[in-house]
Amino acid sequence: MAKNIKSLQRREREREELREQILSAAMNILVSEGYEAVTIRRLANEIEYTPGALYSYFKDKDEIVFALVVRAAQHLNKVFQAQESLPNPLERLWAIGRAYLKFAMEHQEYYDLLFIMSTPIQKISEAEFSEGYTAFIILRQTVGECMEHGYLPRADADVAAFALWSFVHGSVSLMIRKRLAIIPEEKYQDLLHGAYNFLMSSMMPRHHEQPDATLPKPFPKLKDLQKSKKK
Amino acid sequence: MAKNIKSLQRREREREELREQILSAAMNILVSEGYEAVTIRRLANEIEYTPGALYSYFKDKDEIVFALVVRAAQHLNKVFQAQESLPNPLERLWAIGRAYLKFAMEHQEYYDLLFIMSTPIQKISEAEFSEGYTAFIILRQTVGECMEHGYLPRADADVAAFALWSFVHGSVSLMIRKRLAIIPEEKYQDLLHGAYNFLMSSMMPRHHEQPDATLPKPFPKLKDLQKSKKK
DNA sequence: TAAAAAAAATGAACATTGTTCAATAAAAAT
DNA sequence: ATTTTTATTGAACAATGTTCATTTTTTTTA
Repeated sequence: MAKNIKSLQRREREREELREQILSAAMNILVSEGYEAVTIRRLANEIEYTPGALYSYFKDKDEIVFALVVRAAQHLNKVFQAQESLPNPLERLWAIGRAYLKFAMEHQEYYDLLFIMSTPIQKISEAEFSEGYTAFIILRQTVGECMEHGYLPRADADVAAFALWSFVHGSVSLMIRKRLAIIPEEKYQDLLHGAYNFLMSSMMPRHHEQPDATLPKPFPKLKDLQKSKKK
Repeated sequence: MAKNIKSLQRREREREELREQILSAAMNILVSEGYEAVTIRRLANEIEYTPGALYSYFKDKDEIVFALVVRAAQHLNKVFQAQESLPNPLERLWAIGRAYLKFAMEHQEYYDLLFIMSTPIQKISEAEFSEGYTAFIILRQTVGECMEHGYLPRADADVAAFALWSFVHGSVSLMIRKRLAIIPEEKYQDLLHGAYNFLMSSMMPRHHEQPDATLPKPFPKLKDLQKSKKK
């Protein structure tokens, strides 16, 4: 009658470990082979279980993918939070933008999952997904401060933050989803970089000169997220 | 020996008609039920043939989808070309942007296909896809003229056009792919509209006041492109 | 420690996808 | 009319996510 609480705790812990194993395998496959390769059978194989077993750890595939989205969001949030120490809001705004571009281009698979893919996002509105807002809130805060300092025209901070986010998101998502066939791929680095400086400078004063060292050059080769289906 | 050229022409024509039927059905289903519903068997059913028959009209599904992309591009091009009559480049630039937003929000399925989805885009780099560039070329031309008139800072026209494109693309794709859960959907209209005016005005002088009548209000309800799989 | 209960994992199925291909039907050429 | 060419079918295949009765393993109880 008195359940052995020790073994129950251990079971709980082991379940958590296996969940972690599944997600970890999913992350690895996502990064190394692209989203298409992240399949239930593949994951089951990876953790040496049978496909059906996964369904006692996750309700369905969407739940797995959503967990990956959360991780990607946490990753981005760290990047954003690392910029918060910069005291000058204009400088911080520029830095946030650069960090965003860097994150997107260096972790295209995460970025795609987080901001482009359709799959697991229905849930986001329902589920608790505070991780998804953090970055935006930091951006909005910074934009607001920029307005106070006269670096940006006064306007609704939501609107202005959305505008800037739209710009950087548009840039990287056009690249990731390969809508720039007009432009040779060698120019992507310059294009992204140039557009960022052009638009940002046009909108607001340039902060004190800063080397673009935080932008990796050259960007990692754009991996084909939609890998060959045929073997 | 002398093949009946009459009947050959007719056969050719009939094949073309069936091809057209397939694509037309695909467009209808795409718009009314979303991309997920555009399936080989569904299309076969629609034209009252067997699934396998489609493969004598199209190499594979990607070829069908690519044909839809081309149509979507032609649609957008018409919208862009309609703006070319505006003599003042600044005014034209604003109009092009507004037309782009309108197109995207009123034809989200086409837009998604054209600029967001992964599926059929590998081919674009290879295939002849002049339709895909037309709109960008018009934009770049206008941006160039704006620079000449001093409406925009002088810079590489490719870079500047890409920057502006990125912005509007980012806006609509964040909406279409539902990454704005922070913001209530009723505000989308104001958000899009406000961000456009904010960013454009910050970058360049506002052209003579123009009612925003070309932006539909309210925007059509965002349809769930990733419809319910389960019935 | 042995039996009973609970939990976990399997394995085989199902319904969908896109796609192929030998066999058949239809149409055109001889 | 026969032959040849073309078009269409229908059945299969592989791969996807998912379910569920059965079996195995683990835990609890006696």
